[in-house]
Amino acid sequence: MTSAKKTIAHAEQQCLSNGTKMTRKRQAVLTGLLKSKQAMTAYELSDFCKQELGESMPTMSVYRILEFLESQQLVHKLKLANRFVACIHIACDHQHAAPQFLICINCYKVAEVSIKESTINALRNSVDSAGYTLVSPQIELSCLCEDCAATEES
Amino acid sequence: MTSAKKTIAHAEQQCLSNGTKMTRKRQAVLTGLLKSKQAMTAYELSDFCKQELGESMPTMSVYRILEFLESQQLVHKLKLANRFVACIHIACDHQHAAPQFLICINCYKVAEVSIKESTINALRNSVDSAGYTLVSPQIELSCLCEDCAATEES
DNA sequence: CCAGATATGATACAATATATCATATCTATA
DNA sequence: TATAGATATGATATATTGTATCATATCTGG
Repeated sequence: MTSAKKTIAHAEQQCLSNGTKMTRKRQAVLTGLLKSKQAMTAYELSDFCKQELGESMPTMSVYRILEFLESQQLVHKLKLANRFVACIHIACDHQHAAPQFLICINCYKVAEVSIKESTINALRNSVDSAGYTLVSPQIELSCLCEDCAATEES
Repeated sequence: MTSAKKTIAHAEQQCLSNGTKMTRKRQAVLTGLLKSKQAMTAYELSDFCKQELGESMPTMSVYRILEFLESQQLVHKLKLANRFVACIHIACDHQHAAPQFLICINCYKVAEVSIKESTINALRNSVDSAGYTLVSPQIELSCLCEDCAATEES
């Protein structure tokens, strides 16, 4: 069983326990994200499903499916890049912490790390002082990955 | 002299000392942002310039002008909302700290606060540990402003 | 006053995303 | 098993945000 397949199996269980269904189309989209080294656009995922998996997959369906996968906490949308990534915690059992995404603005490779509790609290405090309410503690940072940083130098 | 006009005068000085020019069109776009209570899209700014200031202003020019204003640190682009805001520090003399933007995802009202040094360092550490390089320390958070939070409750 | 540089205008189009209505598939129950 | 309602997917149109490119206007220094 490949790593992607194992993760899909976990995702399926997760859906079951949420009372939702992991259909073949939804699997296809999630597979695309799991196999990709980079964050992907909905249009890229549509192409992947058609070309690599032989699934009919209009882009509109991809958007709907991504919305579903987000609701199941299987996928994250990165506003900084208008792209999507699979959650790295699908196959973990522990509770997700607030995620911090390091996004390479050159190749869209993404690292998902957990924000330290104290950092979240610091951000939350400044939000509260300004009279705002934090809707989502997700943080996205413009970065360069190791490879792209090395290339840029030269 | 209105507050906006004073800020424009500061901006003009800032450009002069950078060896660039604050043209009438650029003033028009910056005025739009300064007068707005919310973050604005390029298309909204184009409309504002035409309707409120009587300036011809194709949207493409707005994009170019916004790019210029960003390069002068007079304007920030918010990727979370695909919108633009005037920098709140134009009329200050002190150096800008890394900005944290609290963006109301309902009405696009924005609060710009300074990130504490220690928080930036915490984020920067996690970036370094992941082998990434931070390109911009700007943080944008999905929030609700006081008014919209009150409305949502009811 | 002229030439080059800078700024703006106009047009086309790419990329990302939403709205809506139609059709297919699943599921529970008679 | 037949069927109705719910859920999922397909198809089409269009909105929104942003880039590319070439033409024209304006400014500035010699």
